[in-house]
Amino acid sequence: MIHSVADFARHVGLARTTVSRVLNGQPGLRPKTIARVQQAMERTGFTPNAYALHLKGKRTATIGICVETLLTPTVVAKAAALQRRLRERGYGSLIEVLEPGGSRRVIRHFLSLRVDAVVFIGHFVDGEIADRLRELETHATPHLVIDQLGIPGANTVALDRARGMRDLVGHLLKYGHRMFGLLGITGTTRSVRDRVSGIESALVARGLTFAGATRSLDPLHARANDFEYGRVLARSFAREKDRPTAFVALNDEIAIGALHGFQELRLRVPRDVSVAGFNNQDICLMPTPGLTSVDQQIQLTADTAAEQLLAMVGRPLRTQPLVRLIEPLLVPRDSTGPVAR
Amino acid sequence: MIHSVADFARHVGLARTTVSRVLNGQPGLRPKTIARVQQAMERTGFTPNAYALHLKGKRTATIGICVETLLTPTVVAKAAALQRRLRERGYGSLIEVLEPGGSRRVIRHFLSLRVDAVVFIGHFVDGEIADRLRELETHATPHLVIDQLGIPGANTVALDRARGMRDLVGHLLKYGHRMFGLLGITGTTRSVRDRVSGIESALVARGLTFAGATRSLDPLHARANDFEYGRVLARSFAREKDRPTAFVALNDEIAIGALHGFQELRLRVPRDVSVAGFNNQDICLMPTPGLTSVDQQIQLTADTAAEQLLAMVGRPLRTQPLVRLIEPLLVPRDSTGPVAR
DNA sequence: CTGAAAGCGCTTACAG
DNA sequence: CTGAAAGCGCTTACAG
Repeated sequence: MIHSVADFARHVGLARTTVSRVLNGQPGLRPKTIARVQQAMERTGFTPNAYALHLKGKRTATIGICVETLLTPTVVAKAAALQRRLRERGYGSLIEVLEPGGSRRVIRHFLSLRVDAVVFIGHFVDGEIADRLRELETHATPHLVIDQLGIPGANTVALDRARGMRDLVGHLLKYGHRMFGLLGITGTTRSVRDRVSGIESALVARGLTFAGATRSLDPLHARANDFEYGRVLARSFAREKDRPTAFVALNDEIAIGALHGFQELRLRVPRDVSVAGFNNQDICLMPTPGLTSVDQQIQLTADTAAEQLLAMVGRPLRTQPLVRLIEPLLVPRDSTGPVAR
Repeated sequence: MIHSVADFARHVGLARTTVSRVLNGQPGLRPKTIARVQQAMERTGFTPNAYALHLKGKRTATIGICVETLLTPTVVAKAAALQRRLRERGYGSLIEVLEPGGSRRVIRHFLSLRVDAVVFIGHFVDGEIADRLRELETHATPHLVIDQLGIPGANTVALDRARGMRDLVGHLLKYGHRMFGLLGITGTTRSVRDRVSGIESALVARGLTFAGATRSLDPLHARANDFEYGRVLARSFAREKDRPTAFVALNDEIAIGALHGFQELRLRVPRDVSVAGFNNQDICLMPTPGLTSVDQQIQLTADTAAEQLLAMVGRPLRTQPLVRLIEPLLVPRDSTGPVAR
């Protein structure tokens, strides 16, 4: 078996130096020699040892990608789109799941592999990422956070969720809705606060107030941000006397659960209630009627991320953190409509 | 900045050799010295260069994982479960998407990184993997294929889809169904043939024949294995005079689309028609009623794969390919029920 | 515990 | 085009 350039050179019948020069595209070689080496590479499948290459000072051309989880389709979609873009630009990428408490080990692994940069995709436990960013800084390794706004000192590319919510509530206001039920939009995370501020700005622009025009229920025991939680919320809201006419959810799953929940109680969507999700995943097409949602613009996010990332590689670290907001896109479908008279 | 063991040793005030011995857990060192080095590692975050380590002959302890796509949740779930198990066993893993025609480049990348083994997860284009397996063999690198049965010479861990279909159709036969509509189960791929043979064996055990007891429609123009395709199939079947009473689908998406399609035409599920999916994804809980499906046993698959994989690493290549079938689990829900009289 | 030395697989001048 | 040499960052005997 051919293990090294030396083995390979012997096999081709050339000097190690010559083979190496062909491999690295150096000038001053006869076309015939180049062809001979390339054909032998095809035949034997020889690949130079990446470890030795890098030891000699070659860039690893590798980016480490940390994802919060592989169970959330939007996170995975961003990782996939980013990996593809990076590959087009000649960079390999390694995807690892960052479990809470496990970030240190993953970052160490990436650092030992001398990655050119590290990307974080998702919403991570408070504080965990901030420590890792400091570690990366010590090693002069650039980073980029995708999705999570508000980490101090972090270079960030994230969806403008406030804007998304403002557009969505604006759309419902145009249909005449004046009372909004919030589904799963509770808590104090940055992501929720951004949505709330977006809802508020749309309401205020119409002379309404957040406190006056929204209702929120939180049956904590069932909380899970999934279909079932949406269903439970719909049942709870259906019992209220001043039931809102429009509902906006934290995500598409909750919205679809709520939509089914309302339908099971014989409420018609959108005639009796309008329901909207967030993220615009494939599942939005599943219910009848299709779910109005807010698209995350995943491809644009990945493109922006790749561009910013490659601009950082091999340069001195940024002194000012970069923050780029991605504009979401409202996608109206038939789950939202005019208020019934 | 500390770049090498030499830098680091200077920083700690010890000889390079001594530090290296601490790093590699060699005996004959004073506890005090060990503590000194470990504390300095904590403080500085120093990690030895993985490339140099490996050049000195250390295992890379790295497994390359090729996935067919990151858009199919079951594929991603298997990759995630496998990555986790491998990490528990001390192995890192690199996930790359194998686009059609791009497999050679990915395998080369993995080989240049001297991975200990390569895993393929999903259903790949015919022939593409077979070539890569030969390449891996040349490099004495073990492999494992997850999901796709029937690749010559491949070590395989895959769901017993025939068994899953047999169990599912058996369940419907017990409810009294005698005519079955197939949704998206067409074509000649191994995976489809396995399902068909499973359906057939359940039917034959009851004295029925496949040709006599199944109906298949294939509105090719709409074919996509998604919700919408399921909906289209349901509409087509609803127009037939001898409409089957039970429907089994290629996957959960098609089944849910069909379920909604039937409901939109005022057919009641399961009173008028029973509908079943395959894979038992989260979305099975989304429709009303919940979708009967067949669980892929993803954790068991990942565990089995990890075990087989680690048994191959660092040994001579197997001469006989290994094939392990995973038993699926029928998950009955309310989308299937007795035949209406 | 130290320090000099060899070697892992590669690349890159350099003299021939 | 060849061949000997140095060096990337590490580990591992070895003599002190």
